[in-house]
Amino acid sequence: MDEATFLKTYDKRKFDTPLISVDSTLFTYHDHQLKVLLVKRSNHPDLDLWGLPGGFIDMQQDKSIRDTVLRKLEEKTKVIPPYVEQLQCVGDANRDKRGWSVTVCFSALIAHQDCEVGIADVSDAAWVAVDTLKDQTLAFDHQAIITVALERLRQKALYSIVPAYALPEQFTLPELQQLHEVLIGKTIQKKSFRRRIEQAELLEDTGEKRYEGGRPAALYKMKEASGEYTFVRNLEG
Amino acid sequence: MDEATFLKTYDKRKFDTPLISVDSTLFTYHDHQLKVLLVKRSNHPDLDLWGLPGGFIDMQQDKSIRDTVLRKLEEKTKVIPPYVEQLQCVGDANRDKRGWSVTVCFSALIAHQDCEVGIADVSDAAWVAVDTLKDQTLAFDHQAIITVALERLRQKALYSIVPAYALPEQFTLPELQQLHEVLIGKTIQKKSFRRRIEQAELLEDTGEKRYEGGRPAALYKMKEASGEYTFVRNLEG
DNA sequence: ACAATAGTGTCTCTGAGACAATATGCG
DNA sequence: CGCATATTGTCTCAGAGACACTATTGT
Repeated sequence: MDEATFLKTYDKRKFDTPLISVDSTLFTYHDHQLKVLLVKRSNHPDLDLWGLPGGFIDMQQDKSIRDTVLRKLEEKTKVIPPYVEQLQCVGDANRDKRGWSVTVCFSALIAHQDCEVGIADVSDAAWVAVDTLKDQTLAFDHQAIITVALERLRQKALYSIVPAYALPEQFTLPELQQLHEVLIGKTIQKKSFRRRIEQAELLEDTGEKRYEGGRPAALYKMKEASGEYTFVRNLEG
Repeated sequence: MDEATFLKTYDKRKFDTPLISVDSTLFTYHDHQLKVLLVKRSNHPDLDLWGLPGGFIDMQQDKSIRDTVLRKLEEKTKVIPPYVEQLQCVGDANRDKRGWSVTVCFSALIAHQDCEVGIADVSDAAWVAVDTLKDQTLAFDHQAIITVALERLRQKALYSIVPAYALPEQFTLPELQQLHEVLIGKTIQKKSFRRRIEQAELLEDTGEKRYEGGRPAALYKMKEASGEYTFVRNLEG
């Protein structure tokens, strides 16, 4: 049989396959806290439990897994986050009561101001501080997925400025440093922090300043591709 | 409707889902070259093309995706590699001629000597030097997957000794350094290389030596969990 | 002037890069 | 001994850590 014939007669429905979905851990930084977007489940199983935004691939609408993720995130927040990265894929026989299930997990970052409007609309979506998550029961294995996403983001705080995507387009250096400190879980020497960012020329001074409290802070924005930059030396965890 | 009823009546076959498979990039180091295990496809589509070892999840046999990967690798090599890590998940409408397809990719390392026997049996499996891959046409998007796996391994050579899993259990430091040099694509100062490994206490001196050429080299083996260790400072790429 | 926060100067310390010097096997 | 390869000594240099100091706003 040649390939054309094979493909014509191929029926994938003959094979039983796992469920396959996507889930996103969308982080933001607000009120000095790292927060994660949770949505209340409106369907079985785990109805009414809070979980990660996600859903099934729509093979008509979505050309790729990333499309599915962006579509699902946009449904909840009305916007597409500036940073979306694939995290890991989890799949086993027991994570979903409906049976063998595979989920492709993504980690994303967005400025709080850029999607609070979207969220306010949706009464079943909320920003939850990651510190308060320990006690909560989440749907499926979403608690574990968030833990992995958090650990990865924490690592990135040590060797990149990727966390900056959780801030507004313009931000101050002390603000970014605070975010990194929250992630790393300890204080950073401001000199060290500034030095490395300046040397790598990752940020652009907008010329504007933020007035608040003491001396005004310069407002910066990320340069193109600063998210890809990695320092050769970590801030020691 | 309560959850129990929901689950009883739930029929996932009502929904059309993508194909889902796993693929592994198994690396080894032999003859001063980094090699990757390829298998010749015995089925449509892409029949007779070389590709990565992989296959479909068997929901009866496999309790998790990792089970699938290990099962498929063992079928080809008769052994389970000491290092297996999830790499990325690729999924879109066009990567497989049979339709919307998702594949979960893994990267694995093994000592050449530990599976050459297994491979010899299987006439449709072969170690291929990664340098010679550029020209070849591989099945599906496996060429691209290998590129990603390689890039990830290259990064690990800069900040860990994970590549050591591609060597026999006992190996010499010059041997490990050579492997890292092949990965990084440039020479490393042997003093720097040794210093960091010694400081982090990642290897254990077996007391044995390898005689070959000049002064005999001490044989080391990895300590428990040395694969997880990351240096705070990279060997600069 | 003082409080509050932003930003700098500068010293120390760790660890990578460079490369010369030594050590240990072989013939 | 001389060759080949392994292993160590040691100097330099980049960049993080520490922390004191200066700068710029508001009250």
